[in-house]
Amino acid sequence: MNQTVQRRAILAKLRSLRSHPTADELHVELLEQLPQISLGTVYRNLEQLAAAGLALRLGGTGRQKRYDADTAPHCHRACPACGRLFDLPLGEAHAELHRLLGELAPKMQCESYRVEFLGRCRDCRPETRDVPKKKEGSYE
Amino acid sequence: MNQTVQRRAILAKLRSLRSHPTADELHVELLEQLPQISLGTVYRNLEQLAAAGLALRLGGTGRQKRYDADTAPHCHRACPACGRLFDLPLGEAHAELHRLLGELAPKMQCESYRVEFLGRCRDCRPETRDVPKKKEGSYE
DNA sequence: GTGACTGCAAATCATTTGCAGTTCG
DNA sequence: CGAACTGCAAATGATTTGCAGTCAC
Repeated sequence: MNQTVQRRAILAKLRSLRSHPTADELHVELLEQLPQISLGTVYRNLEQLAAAGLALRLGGTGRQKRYDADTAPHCHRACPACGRLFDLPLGEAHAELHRLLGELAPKMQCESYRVEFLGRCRDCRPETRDVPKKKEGSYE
Repeated sequence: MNQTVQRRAILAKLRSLRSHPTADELHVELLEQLPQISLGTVYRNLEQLAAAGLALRLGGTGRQKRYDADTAPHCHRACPACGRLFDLPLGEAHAELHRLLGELAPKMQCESYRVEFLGRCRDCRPETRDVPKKKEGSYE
């Protein structure tokens, strides 16, 4: 895999974004730095980065695929309303869960696993008075 | 939601298939009984059945969405080679895993969750001499 | 009778691919 | 130099949608 300006920018941008962007969201972002970069190039590179294990291609609920540069095991919230994905900090349960899953996977000849929780993100949730928006430790 | 011949047939067929079919796989199957049924009708009904909680629409690895009439919590194997989905019988670990996940979900305001293990299915796995094809209890 | 549903065909949207020119190693 | 890569535009493929006729209740 050669080094190119585009490829470097794509991976860097994907890493800098916490949003699990779709290919075209990423493309829009990249246009700021590389006004010539094409959507096709973004797709091609994401595919290669995924193949090289530098990014994950996530199926999700929505129409478009989403990409994540964080390849360590972690869970996502999939919002059925807006289709976006969010990282879920599971706290203590996290370790327990991933220990269990990491044990199970090889037993059935699987390389990895994905866990997705379905529920509206804060933006799409009807306002709840007793759950302040920015409360620390809340799950997105 | 009205009763129609098509809707009944779609749900019945989806339930009878163990394969988590795509919309068009299901359509092909249905053509045997209902030679006139259209792919659009299959899509529209699957969408409604999913909305009604009678079926799950699964993202998966591949291009197409897959549908599952088994709405009880269970894990899938997603084969990266052929794109198919398979139920995974997790045995004892199953209970433990779902207890944990079922506990976690409400804590972060999620209605449900999905677990997907990534690994080649038997058809796509290079032949392994010491793992007979039809061995009972093997994980697809 | 009226709203929900169907088949059909056209439209939409995400993703992939062919091509000719360019860049990396 | 040769292979890998890029931008562009066209092609593909899955899913959705508009429409006019039909069916469920």
